[in-house]
Amino acid sequence: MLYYGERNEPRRYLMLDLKLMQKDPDVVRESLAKRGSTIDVQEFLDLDERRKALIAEVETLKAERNAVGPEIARRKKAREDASDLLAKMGEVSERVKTLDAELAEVEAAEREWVMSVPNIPHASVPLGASEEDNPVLRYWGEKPALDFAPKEHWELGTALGGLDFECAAKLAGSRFSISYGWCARLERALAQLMLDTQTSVNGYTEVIPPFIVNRRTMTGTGQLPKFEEDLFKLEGTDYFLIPTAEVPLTNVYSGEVIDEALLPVKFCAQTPCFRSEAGSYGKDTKGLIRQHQFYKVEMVNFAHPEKSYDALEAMTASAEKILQLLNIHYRVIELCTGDMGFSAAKTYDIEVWLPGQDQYREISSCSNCEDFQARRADIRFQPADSKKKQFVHTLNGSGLAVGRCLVAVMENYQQADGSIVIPDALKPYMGGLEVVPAK
RNA sequence: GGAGAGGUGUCCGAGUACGGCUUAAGGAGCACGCCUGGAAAGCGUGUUUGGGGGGAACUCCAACGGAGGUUCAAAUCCUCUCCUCUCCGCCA
Repeated sequence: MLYYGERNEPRRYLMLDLKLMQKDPDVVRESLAKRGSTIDVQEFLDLDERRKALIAEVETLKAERNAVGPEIARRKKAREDASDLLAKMGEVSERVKTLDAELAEVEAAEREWVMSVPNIPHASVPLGASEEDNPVLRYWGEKPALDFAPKEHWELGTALGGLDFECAAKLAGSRFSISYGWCARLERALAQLMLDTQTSVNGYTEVIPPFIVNRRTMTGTGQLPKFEEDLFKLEGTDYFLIPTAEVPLTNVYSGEVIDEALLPVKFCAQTPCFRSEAGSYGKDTKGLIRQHQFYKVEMVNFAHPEKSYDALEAMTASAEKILQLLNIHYRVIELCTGDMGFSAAKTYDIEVWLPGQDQYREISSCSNCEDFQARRADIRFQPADSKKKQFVHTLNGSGLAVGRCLVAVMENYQQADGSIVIPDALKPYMGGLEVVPAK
């Protein structure tokens, strides 16, 4: 196992293939345009030209210095005068120092530029500017036929004594919740069902990772350096609370070479997720939909590059499986170029039907990041038939967001009298409770 | 939190008291070749990564946990820092 210093960058910090940038910057330009980004490619090309010029000069000087070194040593040993060489090399070293400093600046600027460029969308991703342009791929099940006006989950949860947002606000603030009794147990039951299904049925290995990680780890999956304001940072340290288990799970193999025979590696974990939700003021202020802290069962795959898109379909199916077991209506949409996340090359969202809110809400997001994160985090595999190590493809998906799934169960299984029926799939986990009785 | 030990290539492991002749001895592993009916053993050759230049053969620069400093020159000296291990303290 290798250990890196905090400020050490991965050897391959370029998540975009640098060669691609140099050879065919238009591909990157086009990709950025599709995403609606304003990043300027020319800026990078200028930096790279400057970098090469500096390298050429400084390396010539260093070669000279290295060549003269032994002669200085020889003369000193022979007690001959070396002052002319010392003076000359003093000047050379001074110049080297200046150039090295400048080179470091240029490289830092280049790195910053590269690290802020989002992944290139897969060719199949539909063009679009915003979520309005995301096509629906398929529907599963049907909306429940309710012969009464359905309530929203916070109303149900509060009325049945399961949720108390006022108390949570007292303890912490807005965007927090506290749950009791049947509601707390129901959330635990959902997480159990998800973990059991992903491990026993879908072949994932269960993991309990750290919920707090360092800067390097956050950078590996793309949360940093661009999105620091979305994270909770522990004051006085360089630690961050994870916004998703994707971060620790994907970075398990950072800096490592995976044996090809082990691929695909499939991890899942239930963790709390912490998000500052900066910039979402006024959105979803009520209920459990948008919280600073929530549980999520996350799936992460390390896949062979040739199989990553099959893996994406399989992962999405694994997430869908949970809602099928719960028998809750949902649809699957594909994110368009303008709506995709920073690290993703292709993303499917699963949107669950919420009768109380009378709309579909995102409950899972499954993405293939291709080698974008693998480059940043330096995750490679050793192909059996070649000496050259290759970057793996990484995928991540929610399987599912537990809090939002709790919302879905409450709203879809509510009865006219205000009670909530426990779905069959959850009964084994509920200690005999079949209905949350109305009060 | 206190005291100590340590971090070198795929792995093990020298080198650090006296800075240059060590990108790095030695061993293991691995690859190829010879040998063999075949294999083992043996012998020979090769075996890090990133970057610059070149059509190529090739060549130059950098890297001994990380960052910085001293010096003409640092694995080696100095400072800070990260990580691992041992003992003590505290603790679910």
